[in-house]
Amino acid sequence: MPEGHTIHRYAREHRRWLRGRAVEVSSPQGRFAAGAGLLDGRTLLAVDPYGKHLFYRWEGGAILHVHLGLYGGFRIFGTVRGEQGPIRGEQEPIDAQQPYAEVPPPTPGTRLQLGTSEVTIRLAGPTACELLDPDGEARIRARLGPDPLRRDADGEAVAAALRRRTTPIGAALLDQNVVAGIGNVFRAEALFVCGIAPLRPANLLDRDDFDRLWTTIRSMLAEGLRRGKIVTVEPADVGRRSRGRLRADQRHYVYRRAGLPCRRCATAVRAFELAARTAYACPTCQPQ
DNA sequence: GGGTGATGCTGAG
DNA sequence: TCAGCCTCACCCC
Repeated sequence: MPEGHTIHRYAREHRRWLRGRAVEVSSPQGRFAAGAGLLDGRTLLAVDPYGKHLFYRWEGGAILHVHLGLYGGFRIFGTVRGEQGPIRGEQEPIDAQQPYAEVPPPTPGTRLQLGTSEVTIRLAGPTACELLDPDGEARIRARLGPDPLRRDADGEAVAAALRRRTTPIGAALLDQNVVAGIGNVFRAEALFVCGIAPLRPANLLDRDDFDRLWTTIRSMLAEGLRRGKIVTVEPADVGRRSRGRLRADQRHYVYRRAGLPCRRCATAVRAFELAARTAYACPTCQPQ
């Protein structure tokens, strides 16, 4: 379930468990067998997330590039505090796991497996899992806008890119050239919180609109990274006091809530196609 | 247990 | 613009 916050979270975990270690690398599925063979036994030096991309830097200069696409995901299993346990990458803190009898065999779709004496990390369903040279990485990074989760993210570059575009802001936000790491959920939720209609042309956002939007995007992604999931609804806007975890449809203002009442004004949330994905908006709270 | 949709992107036409 | 990629969680029966 990868938007940028998920990628940064994976990077943080993989860094924690693999950096500085000699890693057993394999491809149970076989589709990355050659690359895995080349990396097997090497020491991992760094894991760099950028937007929705992950770059793993290995001893000897090899770069492993992973892009999860729509379906891809990592799972992590391992021995923590002396117990075998599944380590769910996304939801829980990595060291708060249930005891587990043994690491299960890889699923048939496991493209990549990274192992140490402590953990087994598995990747399935990625769009990209490939070795790159520095030029290859540079080509990818050249087509990515600023990543709001990086401390050095250049908001002015994003503002300038939006001023040059007459396409709807809801399309521009999904364009990884403009800003890297936003997906369909954050598009819907950030525009709602800022009261901006997805169809408004990007170049018609005024300075206030942009500043609010950029601040919202940065804080939403940071909160997603911190919590390990996307929860955008403020407690005051949740209908009833809910104890424990929120269901998926309780975590968002408009995303996947077509036809349901807006949490702020009760107008029915509208859904429509924008940039080949379903966009969601409240026609009252997000006037054109 | 089967069907379906999903937080993404590419390349052909 | 749209099919294709590729896996899995979730819904419904």
